[in-house]
Amino acid sequence: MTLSTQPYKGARDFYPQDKRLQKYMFGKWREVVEHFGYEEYDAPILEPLEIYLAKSGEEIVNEQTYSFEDRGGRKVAIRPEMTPTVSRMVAAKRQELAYPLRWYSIPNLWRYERPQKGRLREHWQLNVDIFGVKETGAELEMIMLVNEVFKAFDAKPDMYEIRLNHRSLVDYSLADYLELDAKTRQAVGKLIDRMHKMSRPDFISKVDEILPAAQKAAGTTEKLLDLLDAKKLADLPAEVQKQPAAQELKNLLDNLKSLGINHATFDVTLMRGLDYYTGIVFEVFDTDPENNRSMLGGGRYDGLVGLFGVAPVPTVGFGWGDVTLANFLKIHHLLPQLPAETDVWVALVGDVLEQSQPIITALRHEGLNVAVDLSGRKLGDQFKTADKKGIEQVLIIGETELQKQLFTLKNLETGKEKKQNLNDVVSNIKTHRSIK
RNA sequence: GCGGACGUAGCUCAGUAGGUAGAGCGUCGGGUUGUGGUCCCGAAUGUCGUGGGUUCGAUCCCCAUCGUUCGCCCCA
Repeated sequence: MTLSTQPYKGARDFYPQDKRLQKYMFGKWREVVEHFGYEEYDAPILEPLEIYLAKSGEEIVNEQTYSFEDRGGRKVAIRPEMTPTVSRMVAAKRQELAYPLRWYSIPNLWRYERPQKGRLREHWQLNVDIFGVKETGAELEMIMLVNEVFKAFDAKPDMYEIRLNHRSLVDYSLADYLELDAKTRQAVGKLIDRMHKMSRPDFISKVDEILPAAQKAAGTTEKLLDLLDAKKLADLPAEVQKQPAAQELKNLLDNLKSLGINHATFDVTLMRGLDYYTGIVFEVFDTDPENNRSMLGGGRYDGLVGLFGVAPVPTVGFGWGDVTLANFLKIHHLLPQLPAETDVWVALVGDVLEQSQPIITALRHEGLNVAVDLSGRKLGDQFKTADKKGIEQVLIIGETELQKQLFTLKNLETGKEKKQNLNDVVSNIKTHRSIK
């Protein structure tokens, strides 16, 4: 039987070129998030299955989680998301941690489902959470942070759109304003979540299917449509606008505006699937029609830490997947030319490896990344190899160089080369590196 | 879990109205001795995804299966 060279379904191999892109993305993520004072943490990739059962939503756990039983009969899951894990960690040290707590992580997550565009079985996700702040200053900081990350990738404000909603506002609208019972609320909520995927008549007929006859007769459908047509908070019915949740949203949007973040808007249809959100929720969408999907999402979940048997801790957080970020960067031409990790390729002429080692070592001690062509092939072939690897600088060492202690440093891009002493070699490579 | 499309050299793909296949790119070699990327010349490579069926004969038709991909469901 021949073994397949393909990676496991829905998962990716990261060849150095791919890993380089990942390192670039993660590097920006870390940089910006740490500028906001967030600290990195990590945790096991395996968790007891139960921690996902409580609040993630039934179907997610039952059908979309990699889970198994270990040899001791324990039910184990490969983590499909980070939020329960970080909540567990905070709960475990609830008393001794210093709040507000700002934590982030870039875990590798797995979900068992059919792969599709922008959604694989495996992905990496930036998770940023702030614990211990019940005021909307936490939400404000999160959205500013997200916006700064986009800036760090050179994205312009018209490339993405920040949409906000509030769970309590949704709950009030559906339960009190429209007077829907719990079951109908859930069905209507799911329908709203995907209303932009269908035509209006379709949506209306689906709503009519869900609503109890009495309510349909009482004009609830029209009332709902009217509500969903609100493009801004001021369009909402007066009694909905009076809700504290609406005020919270208004304040947040005003604050964002005064900070120059104008592409954040209220979106009454924004639902987010997870059951654990309790307050403001937000998502960021790519404005490119080719990639019109949610890139990241999050919100307030004040109840999750408390599930672990301690007093609740107010929390705001979001997750941002690497696949969706990469798609965004690609479609907006924001992917930079990423240089090779290696600064210089050493091409040897003749049997001079041993004599060259002190020089190579000296370069490394100078902080340079140096790879040696050990093949003994013709110089031209050694150049080809360096070129193929994307390494621009080649240092040629042969008998003549060793005798005179003058080395030939060649730039493969310009084709220029020059004999120089070791100090100049070092400074030239460093200068060249810093230009990139 | 459901539906559509696709699966031919390392890659992108063409092709055979059923008689075991090709182009570009890439790879390798050469264009003399320590200089690549351009150019020129030459070469190698495929059980035509896998298994079965129809047929004298299948890469081409049929079925199944696996994989890729797009969408649905769901969305962390």
